Amino acid sequence: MGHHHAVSSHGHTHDSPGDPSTLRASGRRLTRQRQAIWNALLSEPDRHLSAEDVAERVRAQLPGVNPSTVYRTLDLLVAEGLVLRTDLGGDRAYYEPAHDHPHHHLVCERCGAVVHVHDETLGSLAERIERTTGFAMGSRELSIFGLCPACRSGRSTTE
Amino acid sequence: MGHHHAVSSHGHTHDSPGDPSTLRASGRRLTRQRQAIWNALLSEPDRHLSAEDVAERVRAQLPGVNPSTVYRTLDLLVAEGLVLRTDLGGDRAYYEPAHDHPHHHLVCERCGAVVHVHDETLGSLAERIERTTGFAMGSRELSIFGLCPACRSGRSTTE
DNA sequence: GTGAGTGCAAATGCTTTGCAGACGT
DNA sequence: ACGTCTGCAAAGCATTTGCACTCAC
Repeated sequence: MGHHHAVSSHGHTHDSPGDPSTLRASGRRLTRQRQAIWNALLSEPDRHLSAEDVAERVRAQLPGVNPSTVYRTLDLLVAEGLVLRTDLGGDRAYYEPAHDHPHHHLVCERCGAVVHVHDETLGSLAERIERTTGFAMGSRELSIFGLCPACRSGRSTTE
Repeated sequence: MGHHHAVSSHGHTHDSPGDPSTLRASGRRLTRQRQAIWNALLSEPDRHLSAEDVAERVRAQLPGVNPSTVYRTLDLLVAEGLVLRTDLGGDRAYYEPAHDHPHHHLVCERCGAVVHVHDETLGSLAERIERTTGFAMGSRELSIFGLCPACRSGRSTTE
């Protein structure tokens, strides 16, 4: 396991990816590195990239960028709301450009494929939870584990 | 944040905790350390304990137990199905004795409180997911983040 | 020119591992 | 006695941090 390549569930188009130049609006500087990191995140729109994945792609375009810079910038982009950090169950964090409509992640326990599901697929989950426990579900994405269609039917795409 | 003390949602009694002596059946040895670790897990039935939490409690009863042993034993107990490992969103794993009825975790993003919700609270989630994506939800527990009643109403229990 | 941002190297925190000795069976 | 487990110390790995230098503004 450990691939985390996304298989778009039903081809949803990207929703207003946002722009790193909004950084300047918040008084931050738009450096070469930050642009490259943003580009890296956009380069593979349907995949979730780990910090190292990002660093790899960034270095292809701008060699010598340090991992620390990638980590620091990802944190920054998350804080600015331009990037979403996701916990896909593994030991590292994954990042994707922020989107308009909230979604959740289906992670295949066998091949690592990640699929997005729209928030509405959860149905009345939030209400049920509030009713039974009083908890108010936050906006954080859910990671749900299971078997993707390919792995269910025998052979995985990536094994 | 970072407490992870459980607030039982509605006092459900523990369901057949299992017994570490089943270890012997699988050819493993029942050592002092393993018993102490098992006891530690049972000692606070409504809390999720980190490996370090376990180590702490174990040392109170049997000093000198090494963290490695705790990690190794927890892995073993998980492999044997006696213990459940849970990812509560933080950087460490949490453990609890395995139970009969599957449940999921509600984690308060503010105070760290953890509540169990029965599997049935999810409603038709598995079917919805299968219908829209073809994924078969596995048996793995869900971690859902939000705000607990106390934190919603202003002040947290533990802040 | 000035301070935010970067590179570098070292530190951190959880967890794993190699190995020699200890103990459950 | 045999081989599994344990303790210890060191290694791993993702991530963070301190500090001097650099570059976006």
